[in-house]
Amino acid sequence: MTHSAPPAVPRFPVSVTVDLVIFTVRDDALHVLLVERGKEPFLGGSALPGGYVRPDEGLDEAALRELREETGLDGGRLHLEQLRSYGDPGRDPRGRVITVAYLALGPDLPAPVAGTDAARAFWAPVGEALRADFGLSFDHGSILADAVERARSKLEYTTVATSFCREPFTVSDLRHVYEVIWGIALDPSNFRRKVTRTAGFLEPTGERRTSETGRPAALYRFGGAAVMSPPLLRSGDIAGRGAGGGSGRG
Amino acid sequence: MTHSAPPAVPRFPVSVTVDLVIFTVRDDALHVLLVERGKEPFLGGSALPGGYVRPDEGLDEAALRELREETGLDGGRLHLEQLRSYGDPGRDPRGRVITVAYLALGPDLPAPVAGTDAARAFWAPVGEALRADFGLSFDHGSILADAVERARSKLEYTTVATSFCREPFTVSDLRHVYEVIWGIALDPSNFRRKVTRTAGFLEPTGERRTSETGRPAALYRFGGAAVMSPPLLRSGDIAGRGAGGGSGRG
DNA sequence: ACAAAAGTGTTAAGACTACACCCATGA
DNA sequence: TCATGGGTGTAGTCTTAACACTTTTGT
Repeated sequence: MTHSAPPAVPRFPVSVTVDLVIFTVRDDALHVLLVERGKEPFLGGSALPGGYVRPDEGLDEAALRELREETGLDGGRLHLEQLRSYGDPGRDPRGRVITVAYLALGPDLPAPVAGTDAARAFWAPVGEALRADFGLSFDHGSILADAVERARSKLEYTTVATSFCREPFTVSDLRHVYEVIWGIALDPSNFRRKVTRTAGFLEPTGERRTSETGRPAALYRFGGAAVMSPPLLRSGDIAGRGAGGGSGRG
Repeated sequence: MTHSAPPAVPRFPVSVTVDLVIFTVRDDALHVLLVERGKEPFLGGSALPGGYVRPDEGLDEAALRELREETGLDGGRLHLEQLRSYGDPGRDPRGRVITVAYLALGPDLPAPVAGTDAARAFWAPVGEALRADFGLSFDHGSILADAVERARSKLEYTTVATSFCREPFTVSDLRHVYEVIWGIALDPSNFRRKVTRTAGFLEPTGERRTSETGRPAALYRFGGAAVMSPPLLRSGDIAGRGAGGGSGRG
């Protein structure tokens, strides 16, 4: 069987790109950075930012470069990880393109900078971007869906949620991230206990932040731990908040 | 911005390959399928099986084809998932090669069939293959290490361990998989309870299997569920059995 | 004083650990 | 009958869900 089958063509015209799914939490929704395409194909359509991998750079390196180009990121805390690769023939009308998708999580970032291929970069609510009629270019709808799923499950057993918070942050800031990404309300008391008792998740700064209303909240920094065990479960939501405390008393 | 910056070279000579990390549990160790390389570079060295992606096939498709070529796999239950991509310049002396690594899990497979590029395919204990002096070719040591980590953590929250068991199997067969891959002993009673009570993990066949010694064990099929929640924790090992505290009643 | 958010306390339900102990089979 | 692994029962501990309640601020 080593010589009879038609031998694979060892090299054919193929391009390698990296595409970035950059998430941030703005207001009360998860947002993804998109670019309006400045050239064909899909001219005028929306797509994930990305670009060609250069001959002399690694994949992570290319992703980091693109991230910098798109967001103007400076040294801020920011999570970047490889998501997976997509390479169906026909996913790009120009030819065979393999893309390595990366997932980036960051605090509400400054107004995005238009990248090389982009006429315009903008934040879109993920809920809208995923709708079929939004019409993301290429197979970017699938990539985005995979990224959302990855982000959701990573919140359960890791501490990456802190990547969405600019330091220092409060426990409520962090809870807000979970609530927005999971789309459920969490019990503030139990959430606090869980995250403050997970060693290395939060490091108190000793400072407090006073907001318009309510008691000032303690401020924290990320504590350096990567994982949470046991995980924080998504199932434990609290459906009807607003009923508030004091429904019955002794 | 579309014409001033030094434009990335949109296409340069790149090859795209898929590499497979095929795991099975044999005897009391996790094994990986390796091939002895039949040509340069690394002629005579050991490497993960893999091959070039063809112009007209998708990545998953290529992985499945390679898997079939290497193992002679027929319809058996078998898990295949993309692991991640590796593309550092210089990872292959022949030029720029991006490889998409896949993780495959299967029951103790038949004697492997030599693939196209392989002089010989063989099962190697993962513990040995990971040692630096084993000298896996290319960056296959890193890929293998990543695969082991992925497999270990997937056992925690999914039911993929069943992919290692030929059906029908016993609870002990399944526990053996966990013990070998995690490298710890698990309490048989508690393990049984956990897996039998996780809905959809195991489906009783009604049959039993009698072995040389001991009570016959009930036989099960995989039940179709993908995940386990809450997860089965690795921490819960049983280091020194027989220490005996006698707290339980008599 | 009141509203609102931060933060603490408490209880009951559920899951897990560490075992003791019983069951079914071959030798 | 004994050895061996299969399988059940259970007490104590740990974790969580639910929610009452106290604290601290701005208005």
